[in-house]
Amino acid sequence: MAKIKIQAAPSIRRMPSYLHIIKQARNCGCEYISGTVIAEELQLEPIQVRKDLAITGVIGKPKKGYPVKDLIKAVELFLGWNTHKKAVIVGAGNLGTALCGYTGFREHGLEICAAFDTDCKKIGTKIHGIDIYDKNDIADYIKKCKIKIAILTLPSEYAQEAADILVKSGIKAIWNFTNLKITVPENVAVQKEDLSSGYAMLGVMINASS
Amino acid sequence: MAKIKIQAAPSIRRMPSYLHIIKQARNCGCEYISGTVIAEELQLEPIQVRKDLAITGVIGKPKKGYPVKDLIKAVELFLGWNTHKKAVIVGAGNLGTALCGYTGFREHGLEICAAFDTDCKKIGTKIHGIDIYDKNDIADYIKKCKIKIAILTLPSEYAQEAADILVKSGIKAIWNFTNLKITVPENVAVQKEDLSSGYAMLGVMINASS
DNA sequence: TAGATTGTTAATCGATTAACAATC
DNA sequence: TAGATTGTTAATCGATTAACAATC
Repeated sequence: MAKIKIQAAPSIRRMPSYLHIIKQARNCGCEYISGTVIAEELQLEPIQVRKDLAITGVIGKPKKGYPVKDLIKAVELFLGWNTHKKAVIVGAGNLGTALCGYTGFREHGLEICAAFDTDCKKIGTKIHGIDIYDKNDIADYIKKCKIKIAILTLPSEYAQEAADILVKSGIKAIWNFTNLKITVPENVAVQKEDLSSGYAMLGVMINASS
Repeated sequence: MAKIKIQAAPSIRRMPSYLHIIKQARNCGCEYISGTVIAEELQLEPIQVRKDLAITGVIGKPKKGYPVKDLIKAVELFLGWNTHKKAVIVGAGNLGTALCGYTGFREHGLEICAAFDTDCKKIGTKIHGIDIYDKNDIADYIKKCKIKIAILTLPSEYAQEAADILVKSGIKAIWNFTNLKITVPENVAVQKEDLSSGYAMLGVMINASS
């Protein structure tokens, strides 16, 4: 299998905000929504919205815009948000706990089935209704429940070690919230989420404005 | 004041990972570190590391690399991580709580002074040692303590309303964790952090790999 | 019809990568 | 000296923006 290389990442990243607006339109009973309207709402250029939406394959109608229902379906299909997916949380610390409590993922097809930790005090308890198990049992659990997605929220120093176990157990996608780059086989997708890079942007902006 | 428009955002976003590596080198007693070594560690191209580091103004030595101590100072200066900054958390829910407990910011100059919420049960208590106050008192607090940074972790529907109050109270930078784009005056910096865009990337990668 | 909006093709812009002389 | 590494200049690549014909 070829290395997963995603084209048009900036466009993909904008999709959720489009989806949000389009769903609002649907809830207002609109049948069509124009790229112009979406752009205005998000303070973007209309041409950028049109280019992005073209990726999903939906055909708009001149003068009216895009058919709302079709567009929602197409964006969700494109993002894979229409299919049910099971995930585990690896590391039930601050961030892991917060993600367990975040209900937004479920609306987009992601079910968090379990969390794993090394802390005896946490093991056996629940956070936000999600069971916390012993991290040593993670391989068995992933195999048994055929989990394909893991959310890495443990201390960075254990990230690679955990990733190796996850991959060996059959995980195909890792959402990496640690600040280390992990090494995985070609056929495993990794999405790195990096708070410190956002904080860096904030810092530079503050520098620039003062 | 001109609209804050940041050049070279991708370079800025990579700086924290460089800094991490460089600090490791310092802790190992290295006096110099080459762009080649940093690149290898992060699986980047050496030329990209050199170009990025050039932004900070540090001059490297052919054959040796960059002076570690100077480089750390320069990157921290560039990111504004060398100066002490005070911030408040607006919305002590899941994410707000997680950020209160995250100690990493303090190392980079950010002190979270207080959190604000509307929930009577939370007001008056502490999370991770940080006081939670009534959201109605936020304007007074910001003015009194001369806070310039606010971290927005409340439900999206209150984001704009809160932002307006923050700006009026003197906040100059907002780290926006809601999924709405907020509108602020030109001289206020906003850094939007968007989990759903990362989740979108993950979804597309999973689609692509199966 | 007139006019708003789409989708295509071309132009611009910025970021990444390549090539290579300078240098310690 | 030889060779690794820097920093500069140029080339490539991809994303954004502009222009405009097509169309409902």
